[in-house]
Amino acid sequence: MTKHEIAEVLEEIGVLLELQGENPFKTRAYQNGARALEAMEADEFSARMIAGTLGELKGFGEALVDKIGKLHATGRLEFYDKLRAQIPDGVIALLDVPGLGPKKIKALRDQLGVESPEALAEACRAGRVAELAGFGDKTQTKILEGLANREAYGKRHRWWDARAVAEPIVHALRLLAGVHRAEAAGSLRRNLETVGDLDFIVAADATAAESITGWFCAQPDVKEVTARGETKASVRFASGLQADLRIVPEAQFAFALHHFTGSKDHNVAMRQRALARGLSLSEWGLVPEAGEGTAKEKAERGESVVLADEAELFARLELEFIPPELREGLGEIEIAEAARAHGVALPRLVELADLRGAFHNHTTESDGKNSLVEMAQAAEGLGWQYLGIADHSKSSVQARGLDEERLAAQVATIRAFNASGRCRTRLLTGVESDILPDGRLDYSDEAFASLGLDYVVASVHSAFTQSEDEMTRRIVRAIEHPRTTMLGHATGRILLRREGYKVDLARVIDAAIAQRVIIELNAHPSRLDLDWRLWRRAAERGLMCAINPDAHDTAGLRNVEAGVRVARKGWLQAVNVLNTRDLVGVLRWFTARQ
DNA sequence: GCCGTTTTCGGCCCGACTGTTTTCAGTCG
Repeated sequence: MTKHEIAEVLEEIGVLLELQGENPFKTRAYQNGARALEAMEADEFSARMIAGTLGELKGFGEALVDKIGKLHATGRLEFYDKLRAQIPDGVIALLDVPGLGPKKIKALRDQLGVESPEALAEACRAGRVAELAGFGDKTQTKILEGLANREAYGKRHRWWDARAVAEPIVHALRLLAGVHRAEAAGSLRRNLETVGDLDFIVAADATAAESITGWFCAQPDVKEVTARGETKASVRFASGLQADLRIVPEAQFAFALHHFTGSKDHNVAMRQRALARGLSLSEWGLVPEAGEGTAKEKAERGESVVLADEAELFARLELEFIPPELREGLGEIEIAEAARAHGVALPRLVELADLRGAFHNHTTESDGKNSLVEMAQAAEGLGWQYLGIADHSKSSVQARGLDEERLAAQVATIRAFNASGRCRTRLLTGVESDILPDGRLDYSDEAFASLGLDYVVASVHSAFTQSEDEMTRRIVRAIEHPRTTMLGHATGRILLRREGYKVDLARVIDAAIAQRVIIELNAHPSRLDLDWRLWRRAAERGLMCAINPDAHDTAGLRNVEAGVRVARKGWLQAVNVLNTRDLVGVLRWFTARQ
């Protein structure tokens, strides 16, 4: 079994144990093990399995090492099989119902024999749930509503869509009377590609709290107010997106913002770091661990360290400032510690303003909605030095892909346009060539030679169902083609809708590095592919990135913002991204490849 | 199940909110 598959089994064991009412710390041990495996390099995992040194790592004790060893060697684990046999899928699905956790599910199973969402709905309608100890009429009603809305509730949302909802709210909150500061925290602030819900943190005068929550709950898009207290309110928008608002005193803002930005793993590590210094860190403040009362009480007595902002929080714990997008508990604290110790900042992550252009864009010639001239003018409006035009190739018939003749004509049009001096933005001649099922590109060597393109984006648009091995060989072959400049959307995934095709990305990345081929970070909000989780290590090994909007209209050029966000999450710096270079630097790279 | 200068047992991050109770358990983040 692969590392990834083993991690999935451990994760599932954690859930299953939880549903059996096991000690929550035991279930967490499995989940921690799963996360640690996911974060580990495949090479390191293999080496440790061979050398038998997995147990040296924190979080991998005797039991986990034994189980992982069995899964690795045989792909089977009796412990897991037995556990799995005891718990039907329907029971696992119950975890998605809001308000239901392991304890309540256990009660429903033990006392009513409920083992699926359908059975639960029936029990609710028969009024049997309300009769259980610890349940009541309201719980029963809420469960029924939750079951009805299960899909919308459980659904995540694209970062782009969540941001569109959150941004106006943050701006409006800042203008309300009594509000000093307001930010959106959570996975939105961490630039995660999908967002579960929104978290708004507001620093405000206590006297204004009620009117602020009132304003929040009265927003026109709010479909339901699910909780409303003095300092906290939760709402659900018509789209199914949920949002929490928390109001804190000014002095607490930095702590609350940090806490609700997360991630959970990052916070746990930060708290442990604080504890090692005799301090307790929470959303309330940074207070001495010793002494009477809870962290909240200590903070309210004025015992907390006073901080102006998050940067001071990190400094107090002897860390360099960690940008929100890096707070995933993936080693950022160790690096921030080392940086602090050596008096250097963390790497300066790529910024939107670093981009001088982009390469993967479409026009009306294939399936775009704006003409070449309109796209050029839009790029000029963004202040870009260059804009690459890469329309679809002839095999993408559904997208009106260009044959050799039409492509040659487009190249001529672009050259004439550049020569006309109509636009300060220089257009580059490219194509998004299909990678055919056997790995060939969509034009012959002779055709490429006569076209004289500046660059080629090679992408898979067909035969998604090939085996992993076939697909990997197909893409590697395309990467090895001397005309290929960059690989488009590496897995073809559509977030929240379609999994990517099966492909061994480690081999693809190796091939791209060896061939000096760029892998695109497709910035379309539904793609964000290659995934940020793979970029850090790949870039360290020398992989070059291009943040490409995959724009099909002028507005689509702005997708690069989403791309920059996840590039930052992948620890990418300007030097790792080709389209931060000026026109001369870009052309030099293209020439060297050919 | 993991961990250890608090070290082989007894902790493990911690507080708000809800609904159920009548002082608290469960869920959530």
